[in-house]
Amino acid sequence: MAEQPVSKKKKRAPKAPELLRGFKDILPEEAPYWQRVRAAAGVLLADYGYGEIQLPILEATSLFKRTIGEHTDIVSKEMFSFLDQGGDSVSLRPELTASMARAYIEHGMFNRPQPVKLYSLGPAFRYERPQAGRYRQHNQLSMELFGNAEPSADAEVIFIAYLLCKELGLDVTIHINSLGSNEAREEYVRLLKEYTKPKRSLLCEDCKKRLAKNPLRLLDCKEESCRSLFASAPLLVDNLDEESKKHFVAVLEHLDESSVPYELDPYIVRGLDYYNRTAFEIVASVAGDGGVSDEASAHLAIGGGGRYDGLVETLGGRSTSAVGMAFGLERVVSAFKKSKASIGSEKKPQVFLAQLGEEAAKHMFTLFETLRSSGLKVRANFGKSGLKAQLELADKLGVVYAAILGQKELLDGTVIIRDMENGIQEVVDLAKIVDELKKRLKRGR
RNA sequence: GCGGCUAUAGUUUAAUGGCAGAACAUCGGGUUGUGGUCCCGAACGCGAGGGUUCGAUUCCCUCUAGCCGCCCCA
Repeated sequence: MAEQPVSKKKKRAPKAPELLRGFKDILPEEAPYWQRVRAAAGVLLADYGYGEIQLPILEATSLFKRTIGEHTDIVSKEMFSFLDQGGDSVSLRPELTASMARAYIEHGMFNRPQPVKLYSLGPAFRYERPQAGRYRQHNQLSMELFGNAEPSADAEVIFIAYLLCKELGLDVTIHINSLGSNEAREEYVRLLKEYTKPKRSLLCEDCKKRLAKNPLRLLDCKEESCRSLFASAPLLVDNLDEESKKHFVAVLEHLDESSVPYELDPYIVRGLDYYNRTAFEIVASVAGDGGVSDEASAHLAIGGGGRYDGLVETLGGRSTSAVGMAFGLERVVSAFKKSKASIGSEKKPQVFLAQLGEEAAKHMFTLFETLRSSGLKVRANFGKSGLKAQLELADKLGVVYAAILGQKELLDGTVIIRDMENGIQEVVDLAKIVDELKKRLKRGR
């Protein structure tokens, strides 16, 4: 074997592994915000009768092709798909609703009392270019209501989503539209194409593509020239079938009654094929710095959803009406962080346990557990030996009291309680440490 | 997939075609068992590759990544 020449410089370390593009770690500093959001969602959804369902991250690719639509961007170019060792095409889920419907059918949930209300929380994957509020792995909170065709079901989902936002201190508006029945929508697309074709040469490049691929998106173009072109175009809402129109009006009436702030937005078109009738987005107005350029961030949708009456049948289940929505949790958490509700969410530890000498150190685990199980928020560093270093740490943690157990105290069966604010120390009976600490903490409050 | 901007320590950053400096954070010390201030010390950095050059962290190119916009979406 050839000797590697020993360079006088230290040999270059192999490059440290890095996060995959568009992926991210959530560090302990950020985790509490996630915990708050998850906890709030869990309580609220349980209160409204939604049961949690935990779904796999990997599914058959065909599940998404059949539901979301083979020709949608999500399926055709954004899925993490691969062949497994058995040669089957599998995909990391790009969203949760398809799996929900799959589970509903697979576990015979149509035999349960309807509606069946489910929620699920977990990662979804899309191979996209990362951007603000967009990751290749993002977490969704998805809630679905199966087996109820009534407008009240649409409104219920929206209402609960709104409640969660409110609880998290988010300032949101529901942007809502109706896509009508599939037939009415097809008819409308024909109408829109007819309207657009004579003006084709005036369209921007993107719109030319949209005309062929996804005409509903034409109306959503940001180009000024296209906007004015479509200002007088026919709108989907004006071309709804009678049933859908009635349904839509009823949904809005429900929202009015429950004081959910909404805006009619005829331009909402969902990128997933399975939607019909109600489609909505939850838009958070992020409290910016008051600048004029906030508009982009102010319009970031933190969630979206709608009705998908055909989905279950598409997958081979019996005809089941359904409605649901999903939050993008990264976006929710980011908005939550800036909201007033998140302030003061972290609780500081109350007591630091310091030890001196080997004998005392051996008592630390038990003593720590005694304090912890009595409900005190305790911190300690079991490994540090110097009292100075330990108190320094206590100070950084911002505890109210330090409890110091040294060789001498151990022999006497006592412990020192030090008020970290003024440095006053008292020697108390070790057996009464919990009561003594609680007494002082109460007094301080 | 397309476009704009950016890349120096864990973080925020400075300077420079000739040994990269600071602040905060981290770790250790300022004799025996007492924190916040102060003092001393240590470890840690030019995203990767190529080119120009006697010499590149600096100039050029490519790549990669990040931010932002488009597309699309949560």
